[in-house]
Parts: sequence; C-alpha cells; structure tokens
Amino acid sequence: MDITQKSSIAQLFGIELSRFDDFLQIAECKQVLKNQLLLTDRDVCNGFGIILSGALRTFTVNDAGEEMSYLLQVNGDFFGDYESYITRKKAAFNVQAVIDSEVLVFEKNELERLIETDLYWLKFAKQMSDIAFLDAKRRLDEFLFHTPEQRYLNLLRKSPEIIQKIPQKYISSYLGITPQSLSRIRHRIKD
Amino acid sequence: MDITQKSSIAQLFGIELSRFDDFLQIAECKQVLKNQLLLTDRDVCNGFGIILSGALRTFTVNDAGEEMSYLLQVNGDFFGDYESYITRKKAAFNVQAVIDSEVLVFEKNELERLIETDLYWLKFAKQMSDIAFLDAKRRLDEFLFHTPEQRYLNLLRKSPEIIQKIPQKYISSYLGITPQSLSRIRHRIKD
DNA sequence: CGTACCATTGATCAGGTTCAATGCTCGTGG
DNA sequence: CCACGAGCATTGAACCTGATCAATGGTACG
Repeated sequence: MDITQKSSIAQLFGIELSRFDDFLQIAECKQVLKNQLLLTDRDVCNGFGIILSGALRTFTVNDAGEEMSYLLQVNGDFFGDYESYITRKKAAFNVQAVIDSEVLVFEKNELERLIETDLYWLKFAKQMSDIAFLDAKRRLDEFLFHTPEQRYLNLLRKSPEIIQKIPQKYISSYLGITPQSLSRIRHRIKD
Repeated sequence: MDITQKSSIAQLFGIELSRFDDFLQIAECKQVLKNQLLLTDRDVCNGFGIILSGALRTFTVNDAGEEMSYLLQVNGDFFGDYESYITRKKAAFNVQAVIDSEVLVFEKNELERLIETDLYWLKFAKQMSDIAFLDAKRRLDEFLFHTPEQRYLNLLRKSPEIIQKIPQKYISSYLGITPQSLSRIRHRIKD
C-alpha cells in the first residue's frame, strides 16, 4: 500500500495522515478471489472494508431465491452492511468479489478500542456514517427523481468502471429493473 | 419540556442524561405555525431540529414547479437537510410545518463549539449521522423492494400518525406516485 | 463439440401516468 | 346565514413503460 493510497484513504475519512498509521495497525490487507464472499446474510457485520482494487457487489436473496444487487462497488468505495454494523443485527446483505480484488478491512471492536484510547477516532466513525448516508441518499435520489433509462445513463457517466467490470445481470437489479429491460434500454440509447 | 421528553431525546442521540443539559443550553424551543417554513432551498442548512409535537414535510420543487415530498415527519423525528448540513452546500429541500408544531432546534456552529470543548459530543454528531443514514436506507428499501401499494400499506402500518396528520397530496409524492394513483390504491384496498 | 449461462428479442400483460371531468368540503365574503 | 369559489379527492378513458413468459442467439469453458 503506497503513500498515495494511504493519504487518499486518510482524506476520505477526515483523518490526519500523521495519525493514520494508528489505524493501519488495526487494519488488514486482504486478497480475495472472484466469487469469494466477504460477508454473508447469516452473520452480523462486525467489520468494514475499503476496496483497494477490483470490484464487489452487495446483494440480497429474496424469498423466490433471486439475487438483487444492492450496491456495486469499485476502487475507493467502502463496503459492509452499515445497518447491521451499527445495530448489531444480522446482516441483510451478502458481499461478494465480482473479480479478483484487494481490500483493506478492520474489525468493529478494534476501532472501538481505538476510540476508547482516544476519542479522536470518533471522527473516523462519524465519517463512516456520513459516507454511508451520502451513498444511500444519492441512490434514493436516483429512484425518486429519475427513470430507469436516466439511472442507467447516470451510472454510465458517473461510474464507467462499474459498467466495465460488472456483468449486466448484476447491474440490472442494481438499477431496479429486469435484465430484459436493461437490454432494451441499451438498445434504445444506441441511436 | 418535561423529563420524559428530555430522556427520550437523550436516548435517541446516545447521550447520558447527566450531560444533556449542556446540549439544551445550545438548543432552542420554537413554536411554528401551519405553513411556516423552517428551511428553504435558498439557504445552507446550518442547524438541525427535533419535532416535539406537530408534523412537518420536507419537499423539493422541480423544474415544472411541482412540489415533491421527500420526507414526512412527526413526533420524535428530526429534520433538516443533512447533506447540506455536512457539505455546507445549498439545501435541496424546503421544510414546512403541515400543522402548528413545536420543535427543538440547534445551530451547527454551536454544536461544533461544544465538540471543541469536549470530544464527547462527537457521539452526538455521529448519532445524528446514523439516524440520517437509517432514515435514507429504510426509504430506499421501500423503493427497491416494494410496489407503490405495499409502500402505502407499510406507511399505514408504521406511521398511522402521518396518514392522519398529513393531507393526501403530500403523501402521494412521498410514496413516489401521483395523487390519482394513491386514490385508486386506497379504493383498491378497501375490499 | 456440447452444454450452460447470459444477453437479446418478441408478444402479451399489468399498473401507473396523463388528461379530463365530476364531487366534495371548507373558508370567505356578501 | 347562505352562496360561492378554490382546492383537493375521486373517477373515467386512453396511453405508455416496464414486467413477465417464452424463444432464440452467442459465447466461454469444460
């Protein structure tokens, strides 16, 4: 992990670079292979992670056994089930590597220990929460104010990396539509 | 403001009751009349509030001049544009009293002063963020996993207070549908 | 080479939207 | 005190978009 990556993560969490090594002591770098699960909906989400490279998807399985993408994540995004993390209830989501990926993970109780030694680290926790909020809000805005076609175009514009790395079947449910509709949208906008 | 209300707000924010009077020093109790605005989309959201009684709506005005409800809030809920609050950008929403209401409000810079004197108050800030996240997430889940009819039934079940206090025209856009569709849904489920 | 999985395409269906007309209710002024 | 008007809720008809069911194509991998 190089200094550029370090400082961009420190900045993401509003933490001074000089302090950041304290965090790295409780964090662990992990290589995950394609299809490997990082969290399942049988567990409580006891930790969180940041993607250093690769791509993940966060999904639920409904009663009919169909998978629905909740989030698609690439470089710099962070992952986990934040609701489960704060409420300590069973996770609603599974997180899986879509391609081989590298992630930086930490345990909740380690962060809590850090906070006990110095309340400064509450900043980190608050920033996590702010990011989780902004992610959820932006996604909600997409559903409230845009049609499926606009949502696809926005994704295309804002996260071309996701379109490239992640197969269509995962993208369609992320957009809240069926694979067939996504295929038709793509056909439609080709003109 | 009685002790019951105090302790329920303290609990909501994860703050010890013994500490809570420090917060009340920076907070102010306000009476607002029906239709009065508490925040407009011309301002930055520099403070936040908690509803003690009454009902508010948080809405946007689109290019066509139509109002769209983003949130409907009643007792115990808190209000403001949290994205504007953390980013210090202009608010995207207006907040208006639907009926005469009583609210407890505080200024962002006052809370920041409190945090400077004691990092303990970061807990409060984090809890605000967690609540904002959970609100946005629950709302997003409604759109991802439920039909308009199910969304209405969920609202009916979880917040009958909203249905009672707030007119239908505000509820329909909150559910992401037109007033006509809401009327038809209501007709449909009467059977 | 064959199979399995995914993307595409076609036909039909369902529900929400739109445009328009009618009812209903509450507040205001004559 | 009543009459009127404004705004909201309801209802009807036509339409549109995405869902569903079904079939076909294409491609990667054993």
